[in-house]
Amino acid sequence: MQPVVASEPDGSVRVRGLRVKDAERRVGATALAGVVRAAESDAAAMPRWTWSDTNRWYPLLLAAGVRIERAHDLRLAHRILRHSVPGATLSSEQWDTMPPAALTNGALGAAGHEPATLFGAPGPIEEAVEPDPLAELDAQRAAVAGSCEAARLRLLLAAESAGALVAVEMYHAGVPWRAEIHEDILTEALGPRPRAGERPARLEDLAGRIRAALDAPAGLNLDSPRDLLRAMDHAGVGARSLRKWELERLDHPVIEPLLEYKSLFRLMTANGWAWLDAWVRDGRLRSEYVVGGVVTGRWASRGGGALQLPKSVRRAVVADPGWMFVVADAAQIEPRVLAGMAGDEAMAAAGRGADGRGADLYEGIVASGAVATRELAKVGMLGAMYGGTTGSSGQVLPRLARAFPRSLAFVDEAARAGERGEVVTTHLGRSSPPPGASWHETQSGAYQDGAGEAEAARARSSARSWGRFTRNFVVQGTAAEWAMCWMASIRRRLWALGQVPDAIDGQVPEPFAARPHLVLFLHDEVVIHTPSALAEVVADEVRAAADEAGRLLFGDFPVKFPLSVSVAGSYAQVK
DNA sequence: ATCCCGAGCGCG
DNA sequence: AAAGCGCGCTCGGGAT
Repeated sequence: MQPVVASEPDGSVRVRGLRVKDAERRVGATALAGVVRAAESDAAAMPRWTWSDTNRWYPLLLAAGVRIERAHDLRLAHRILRHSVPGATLSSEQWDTMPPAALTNGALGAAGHEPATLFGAPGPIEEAVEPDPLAELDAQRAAVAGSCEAARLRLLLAAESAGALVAVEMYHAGVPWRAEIHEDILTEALGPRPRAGERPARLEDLAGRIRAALDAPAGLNLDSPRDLLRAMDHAGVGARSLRKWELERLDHPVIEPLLEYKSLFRLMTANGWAWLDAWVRDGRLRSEYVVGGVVTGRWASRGGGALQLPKSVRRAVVADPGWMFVVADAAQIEPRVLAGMAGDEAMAAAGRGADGRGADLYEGIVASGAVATRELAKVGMLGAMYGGTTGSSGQVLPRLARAFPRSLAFVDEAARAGERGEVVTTHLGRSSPPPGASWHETQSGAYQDGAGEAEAARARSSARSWGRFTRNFVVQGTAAEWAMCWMASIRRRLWALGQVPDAIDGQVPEPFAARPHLVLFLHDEVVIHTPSALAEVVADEVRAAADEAGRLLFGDFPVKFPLSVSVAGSYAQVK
């Protein structure tokens, strides 16, 4: 059954489609959790909860101790169907004018983007008048049914909605984070925590060495790129910018302390004491995931930067006593999904290995005789998928094109389509945005009267640039689809493993208190927090989920998705 | 005082 | 060793 949940202007909740078709119930907002819990525990029901926005509804259920198995997120589905080319494109003025409160992802944290410490505990979510979810669902069903790729779109919408559940659950659970270890890392690197407005001791030392090497006055502000560059110019360093890779090539006494300073400055500003104060509470990092936050369908993060955790602080990610992490990393997803999309038997074989269960794809390319070294195979494939043309990447492309013509032709065709201003689509049906008005103006500018070589060059450049975007879109977007299917499968398998925790008198049951659950996701890698006794079983399930995701996307096509899986007490111990 | 943008770094 | 995709985040500095 597919119950549809909607809020009413009086603050009550209307649930339609429970048990008998068209039957509806009205409950108070607090009673909703009980209704959902009852339906979830009915084995025959298999409800797919359908609502405007998972971020709006699911946190309330989790807070009441209710975890659900399936959902349909109308907001996310609408955004996919609105532009999908294989989907009979959805048009809905009503949904497009939905109030921002219901359309944005800001419902999770205490106050949108604000650190939780500023305003204390999460408050009530603002009520917003929604358009009728049932009408929207009907429109979406019709759009999918009328599509030439209905099965793939259904899978995409299911995976995106499952992803929305995972994202809210990961926020709910938080990442186990030992603040005292993080502080040790900072003190070792920077010195003791400075008072407000002061620089840590290590940075102060380095600043002194830098000024001495430049023969600069004590007033030189190192954090002002313009002033620093001017001082370096005066000292004859010969730097054109302050980019790390450019500085590394120069030979001057200032380079070593300057690179050290930049690295430590970054640690302090991006993941220093302020970050710790803002995003870590009660032993958990809470960073919000934005499902579909990237045009390609990848996730983004907001607040805390869970997708950008630098390796230097991962030592602070430590499992609870009696618990472990299972960390799984999918090897070379992008060339593998490319092989699947392109139907490239040779590329699939390169990633299968001797036992047929999956092995390093770049080594497989070397073994095929196409290129001489793993490094060349890697930069060559990255160049093919990103549109690189220069250096060793460009040099091996012809050899890769001979050995793997289907894969290389597939990304080239996506690039040419982008250069023509056309839309491209992922394996499951997410379409790229069309280029904007200024792009078209640049293109037509090359043919206007009086247009010279400069206009033509600019048009070529922007066409190629958009081609690199569409070339990468099909690969990155399909990799994101594989990853969402993987996580949806992991999520379902982990729940099936766990035992229902005993309810403690007077306390809300915590759904993940005794069960393995996802806590981190980084595009091609997952971290699961699990009771230690279940770690090996969890590792097996994660591998099985990767196989399942491969079958969901590519059926019997023999492309493999091997993982490297570790069991560890700390995230930093992996690999 | 506030918003916006480019530079830069680190993540995949 | 480094130029080609996608992000978040912080800073300085200019515009408002």
